[in-house]
Amino acid sequence: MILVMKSRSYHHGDLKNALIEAGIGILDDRGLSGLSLRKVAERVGVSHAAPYAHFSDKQELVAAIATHGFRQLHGKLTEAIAAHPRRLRLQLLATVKAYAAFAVENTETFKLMFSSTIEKEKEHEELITVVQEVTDLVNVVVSRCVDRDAINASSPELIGVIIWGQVHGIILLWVENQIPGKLLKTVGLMQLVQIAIEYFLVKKRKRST
Amino acid sequence: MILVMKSRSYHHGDLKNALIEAGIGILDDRGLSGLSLRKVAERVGVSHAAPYAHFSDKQELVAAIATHGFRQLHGKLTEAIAAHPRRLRLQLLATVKAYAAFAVENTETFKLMFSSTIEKEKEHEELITVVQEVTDLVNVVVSRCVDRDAINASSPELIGVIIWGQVHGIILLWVENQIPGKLLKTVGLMQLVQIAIEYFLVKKRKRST
DNA sequence: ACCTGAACACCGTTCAAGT
DNA sequence: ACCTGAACACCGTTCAAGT
Repeated sequence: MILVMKSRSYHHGDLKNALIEAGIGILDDRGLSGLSLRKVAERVGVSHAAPYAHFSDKQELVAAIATHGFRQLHGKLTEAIAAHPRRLRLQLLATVKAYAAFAVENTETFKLMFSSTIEKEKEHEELITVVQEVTDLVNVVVSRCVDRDAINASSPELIGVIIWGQVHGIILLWVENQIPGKLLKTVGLMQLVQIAIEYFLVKKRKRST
Repeated sequence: MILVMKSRSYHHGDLKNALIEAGIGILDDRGLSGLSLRKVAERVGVSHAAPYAHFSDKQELVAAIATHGFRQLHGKLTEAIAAHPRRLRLQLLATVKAYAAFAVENTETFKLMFSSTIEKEKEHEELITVVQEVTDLVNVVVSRCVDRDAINASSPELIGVIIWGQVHGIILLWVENQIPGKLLKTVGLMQLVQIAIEYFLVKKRKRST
């Protein structure tokens, strides 16, 4: 009973999350430059000073949105990994494609997550944690490939950064519309990413069927 | 004589370029979030409305700064290419390293250049042109490698985007401090980029010395 | 042609005050 | 504890007016 009431306490109940949701909404509608604390507050139907009860700063709201995005991304990657527990190459491909799919479906949030809008100086502990978790996820998948000779590399951490960087870079170019349109008519982003990844994959030796 | 006087016409002479320079200065000092038209004007010693005589918009000043950056980058890449006219692998490596070096030396401008701060809607013709020139430069170098069997790829344009994307992504991760610090203590950004590129390079067949 | 000063709408942030 | 309204400093942008 207490739990049920909790979500309708004063004016809005869980204002904090409502603000995050509203922020994402504005982001999708108007882009990063259209995101202001005052508009977020208005969208939720609360005074422009109310957000300061939950976020000490605009930065903190932005960080919270980014955190939310990274958590979603983490979920998608985890799903992709779980879908191919035994086929490492497929698992890597699926992970990377999930990464790309997230960027396609949440373009504005994705941009925010990786734009330097978020000053790292202030702590934002949650954000740092979840970013680390995503990084770890990618590194585990890549490391496993290296261990089982699906990728040849001297250092798993090194190749992890390289592959992540590569995928990330291609997606960013896509997100920023910097990939020639003519090229995109023959290959989609997914294929582009797949082809890129395959440069790192060692051909599987044939076995008897 | 006329030409000499021209640069000291009314108050400041070439206010337009002075504003661009001042903008880059503020960018380096205070970052993108600290860049305001009013501060730029103040830094040049002119009223806050004066910039509107030369830029219709804040966007246009930002685009001009980006354009300036791309021109510099274009110059650096051209130098790198010219330095190794006959050794294709070295040429590619030098090009890519010049790209990375530019990002290291002009971090804030580099971020601006590739941040979506610049709305593509408005024309910014000069910017679009110079971006295309840089893209072409990279593609020429990569294409030449493909033609001479230094890279194996079905499509030069495709591999061009992939390599550009890769280098770009790794540099961006670096710029945003998202590469694990421990890794950076053993390899620098330049080595990272070099190792990454070498995955695409076909080993040169030995010839008789 | 190039620049100024006043004015307007919008923003982030603070703070005393209300329930 | 959670929210409001007034207030302040800072923005981008416009415009009539000055040289």
